[in-house]
Amino acid sequence: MAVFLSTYVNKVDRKGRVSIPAQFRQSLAKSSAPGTVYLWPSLNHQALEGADQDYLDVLSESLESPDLDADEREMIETFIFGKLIPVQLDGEGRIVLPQSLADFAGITEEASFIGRRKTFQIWEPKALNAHEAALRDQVVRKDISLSQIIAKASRGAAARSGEGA
Amino acid sequence: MAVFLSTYVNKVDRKGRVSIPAQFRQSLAKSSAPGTVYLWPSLNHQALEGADQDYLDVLSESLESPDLDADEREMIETFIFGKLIPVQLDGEGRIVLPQSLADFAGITEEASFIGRRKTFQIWEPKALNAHEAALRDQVVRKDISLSQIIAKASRGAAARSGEGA
DNA sequence: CCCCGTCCCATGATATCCCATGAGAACCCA
DNA sequence: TGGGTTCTCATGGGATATCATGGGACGGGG
Repeated sequence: MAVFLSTYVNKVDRKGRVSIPAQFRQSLAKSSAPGTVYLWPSLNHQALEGADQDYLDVLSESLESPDLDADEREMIETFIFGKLIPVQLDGEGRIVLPQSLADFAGITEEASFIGRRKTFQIWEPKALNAHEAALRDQVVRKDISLSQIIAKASRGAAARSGEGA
Repeated sequence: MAVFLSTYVNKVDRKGRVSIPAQFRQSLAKSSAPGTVYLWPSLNHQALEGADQDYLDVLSESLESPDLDADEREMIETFIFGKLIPVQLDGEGRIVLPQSLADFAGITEEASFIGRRKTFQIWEPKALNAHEAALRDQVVRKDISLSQIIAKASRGAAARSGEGA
């Protein structure tokens, strides 16, 4: 499945077009619908979410799971699949940002693409900066480090495999 | 997995290129993506972190762990995967330091590579010296020693295996 | 008939590739 | 052990390809 990394800031031209970062395009190229990205408004931020066909397939399958509450399923179906817009890349690797989505995220002149592994987000650049600043405060305040997180996760994994035995 | 040791200081040329120390390259050669290093800004220092594909895979897996809370996950996805830049080695074993990362670490003329086992860091040389001096002070003040650390760790391991039984 | 969206081409900036060079380290042979 | 030779490695510069971005042309739908 496609992996999206790094942050890129690209311009939105007067036609509403914006280049998908070349790195993202390379990831998309491996998906089952290389020329299409799916966009929807983020549930948690004033930003857009993007993904490829394969990710949506997985999400779609998850919805079949009996472990989900009815209202969780309802929410996803309404706010993700209900808002999803498939967008085609043009010959130069650009998309036209749908007006409704651009408005939702407050995007006008520029758009920040930020990779989040299996998906990516599109932000109005200043909004993204503000969001990151807020997060960084938390990192400092809680004194979080990478190795800590890995240790925590692997400790949990070990405990679970221990229980299972 | 690759192991990075020792410290090297290399020059950054006017194109922003810098040689990866040959020793590090040999370690990278064993990873599943020998020609690629992943760089990101350190969470805790004005320095860059670097690792190989395999390390990132482990980190990525950790993110799937149910032991992490939502905001920890959000943080990692934003500050690690969102900032992660995959960089290709050229034929001579150099990389181009992305401008944003060089700025973050204050690197201009020279870069210090310091091995940290599974990852390495890249510092502006003077900043690294200052950082090391500060650390050394702590060692003296807290009277830390190697044998102490090893003893402490093995005591902990014994306790944990005791619990499990 | 006009407007909007799509396609195609042009352009400058940037990154990538390829070759050259010199210093230093390792090696080998006497 | 000393001297010379060979290799590796860091570093530099020029040529080439890629990418983001802008504008015009074309065509379908209202």
